[in-house]
Amino acid sequence: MQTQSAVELFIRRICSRSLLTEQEIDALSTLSGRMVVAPRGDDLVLPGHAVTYSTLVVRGLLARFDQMADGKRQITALHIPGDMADLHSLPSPMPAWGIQALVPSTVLQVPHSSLERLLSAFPNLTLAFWRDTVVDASVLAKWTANIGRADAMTRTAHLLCELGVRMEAQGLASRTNFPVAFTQAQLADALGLTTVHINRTIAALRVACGLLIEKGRVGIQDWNRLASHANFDASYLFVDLPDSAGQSYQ
Amino acid sequence: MQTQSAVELFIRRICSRSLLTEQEIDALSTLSGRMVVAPRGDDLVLPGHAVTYSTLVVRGLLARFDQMADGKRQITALHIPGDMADLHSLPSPMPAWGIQALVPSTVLQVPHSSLERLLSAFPNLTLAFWRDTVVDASVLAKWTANIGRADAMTRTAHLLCELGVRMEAQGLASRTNFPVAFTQAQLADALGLTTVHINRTIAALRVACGLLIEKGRVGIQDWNRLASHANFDASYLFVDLPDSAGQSYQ
DNA sequence: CGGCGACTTGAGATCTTTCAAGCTGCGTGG
DNA sequence: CCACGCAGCTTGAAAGATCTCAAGTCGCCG
Repeated sequence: MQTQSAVELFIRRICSRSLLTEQEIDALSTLSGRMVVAPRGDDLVLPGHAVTYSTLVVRGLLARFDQMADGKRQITALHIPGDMADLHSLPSPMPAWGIQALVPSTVLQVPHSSLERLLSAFPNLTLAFWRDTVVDASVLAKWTANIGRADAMTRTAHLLCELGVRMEAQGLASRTNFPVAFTQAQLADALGLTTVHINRTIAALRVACGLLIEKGRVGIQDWNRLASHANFDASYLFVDLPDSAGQSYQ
Repeated sequence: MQTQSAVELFIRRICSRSLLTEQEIDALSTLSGRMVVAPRGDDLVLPGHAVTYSTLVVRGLLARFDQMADGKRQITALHIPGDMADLHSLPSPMPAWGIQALVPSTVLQVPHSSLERLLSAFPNLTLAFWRDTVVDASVLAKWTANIGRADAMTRTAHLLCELGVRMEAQGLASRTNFPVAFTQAQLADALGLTTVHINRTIAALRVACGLLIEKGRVGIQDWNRLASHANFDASYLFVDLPDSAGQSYQ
């Protein structure tokens, strides 16, 4: 995937939630930056280090994470192509978290200076960007609720539903079959569980809902069962999918 | 506490992270809205219901929460006087979460229309507001990490450290002794634990760090021990306290 | 005085982790 | 072409953390 199409995906995301003028869209589409190829496991942003750019995912899968004193990690957000992983850093350039490539990835590091120029020329875009980070926070709140109050199976099912719907909304795949090549250890870090337990949970979901994770793809045979196991209601994602409203995913 | 002083607290918060002109500050200080007194347990915003105002805490303690299908709640954020509990709802007026008064509280419901007028007159304020919600997201990410990866004692200690520092930063109390009248059940909802377990954890922290929660106040005898038990590093809160940098809280 | 909400305590059940070992597939170097 | 090593996955069994259920205490308010 090229710069061009990643920026277009990003624009599509923004436009799905904010009404932009043609000039604003044109201005957005001129965005560019340094293209960086990151191997699996590469830390693209370190916690507590100021950044001067925001990271647009072009290809692969990124994670925002927090690190405990004993080295354990908790992933707090996943980012797929078209996501700006840290638009946050534009208003607040000293992140408390880090960003890591979970799989071999390509990102576009868009300088804050370009973004600032854009926002001063088109103030309305500030609101659109802000809105994007608010949706990000909505997802984060849902994660908190799931990790805090749902058991391993529900939690895992929920994350997979979320990823599926987001992949589909971004036009990258179908929600029942999408390419995401994370390891079980990474999944464990996202769900606040251990590798061993994730392994058993996935095995249980395979039996219950025909879940298949292999060769870097997630396949879901019985979507409805998975979604109902997860108590999944997509409204917190604020995506509009072509065929239906959020409710129907339950 | 009056409207006046709550708005002033809010302005102080904003100014601690964004450089505002005198005009902008003057404009902010004209903010007003409907003053509402909420009894303990009152839901001020319901999940999935659009709102036309943002909620400024004047007195008391609010919680943002998410509700599970079986009725269990997870609190995802706490808000003390001077906090705007859902500035988020300005760019995105349909929240996926609710807001509840954990103790008898007073809030000022500031109409989105006033805020929008303000932002179009002073576009720079948009960035300042955005920044405020980004800090909110930083706190949320830290909660996710704690709930996902820290045990009950660490988690509880961390939340109390956070609250203390925030109260102190807001000028409402000292971090070692502050008025917060939540129940153990509410604390449990914030930490993803059960009431019974919170009870035992608090008892353990009382022994370990001289923690005292009673009569609506939290008292901490040995702050350093509590903070080190929590692995607490205040930098994610983006507050600057008079005497010292974030590190010293560890 | 009675009742209610919040707090406390005990004991057993359940979920999740830990530790340990073995398996599998794949890339690399001999 | 094969052997090796490594990373990721799988499985078992015991330990540990947390939850559930149940009962009882405490303090406040009507």
